[in-house]
Amino acid sequence: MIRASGLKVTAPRVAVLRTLQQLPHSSAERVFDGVKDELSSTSPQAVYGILAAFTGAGLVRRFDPPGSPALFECRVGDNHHHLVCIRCATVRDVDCVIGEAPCLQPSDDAGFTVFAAEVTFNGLCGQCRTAASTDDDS
Amino acid sequence: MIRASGLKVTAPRVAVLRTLQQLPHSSAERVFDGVKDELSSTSPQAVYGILAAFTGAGLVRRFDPPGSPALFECRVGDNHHHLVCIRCATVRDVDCVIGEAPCLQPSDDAGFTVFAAEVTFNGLCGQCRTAASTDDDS
DNA sequence: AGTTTGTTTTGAGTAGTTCAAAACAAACGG
DNA sequence: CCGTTTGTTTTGAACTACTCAAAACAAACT
Repeated sequence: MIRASGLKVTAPRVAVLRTLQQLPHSSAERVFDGVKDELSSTSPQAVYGILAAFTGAGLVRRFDPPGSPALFECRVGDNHHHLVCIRCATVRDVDCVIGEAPCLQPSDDAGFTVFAAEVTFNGLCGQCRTAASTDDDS
Repeated sequence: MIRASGLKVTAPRVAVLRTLQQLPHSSAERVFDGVKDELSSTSPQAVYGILAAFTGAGLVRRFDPPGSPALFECRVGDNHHHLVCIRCATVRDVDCVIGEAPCLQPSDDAGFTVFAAEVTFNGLCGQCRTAASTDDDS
């Protein structure tokens, strides 16, 4: 599966992929923590390199929530979107809003060739909504 | 106009707003450069502070393109989207894809209260498309 | 003009990420 | 199975964009 993307199969790479399957929407640091458990000799920089290689090969998708470190996930190919809690930074996947590839075509592309659309919904998750309203009461 | 938002009117703030009107989609550093031209005593930190204050007051909108510094623009209120060139990082505004507030409601909100949707189209601008195909020929 | 309150300067510090060179290991050929 | 090549990982350092805190300062109200 890694090999199918034209990349060499190494222990750290397998570990990164497995960690990412277990914990989607993980930051580079969290992936590193997960990898360390099974391969203690791995360096953080290796994880950065591996994630960059995987992203370039289309094996993982990178997602940059504003104000937080970049997140990575294996779910790739479908153009799904993300729901981000502005309070606790939790991320949830959401399927396309309308049909297959919804926002993939802007109304006026201004001469651009559009490859992908990144849609991020900002909101409050259930937990944080109740927590926030409790704060307001005080 | 600044005063209407409950903020004190100061020279640096006026300069930031004017710079942002002249050069939309500017990074904090570029705003700082523009402000320096008329107010040389202004510090970069002041610009960061002012932009944060304006963003909080809803006077300017902040936009975080992946891999680039944050950009700021005055156009606010309408939920317009952005077209980003993945090669030269140029940004163009695009109006909503469908109707008024298009992607503002995800198909399944997973218990979130959604406030806003950030839509970013990744692509190649006209210039970079020709430049890229020329590179490929070599 | 004086006081208050919020703003800006000054200076330092941080997180997240990237770069470069050397050590190393997977994959292929013999 | 061993050597060579090529790509990967380690090690170490650096960098960008941004944030924090305290003191100096200026706008706004009286």
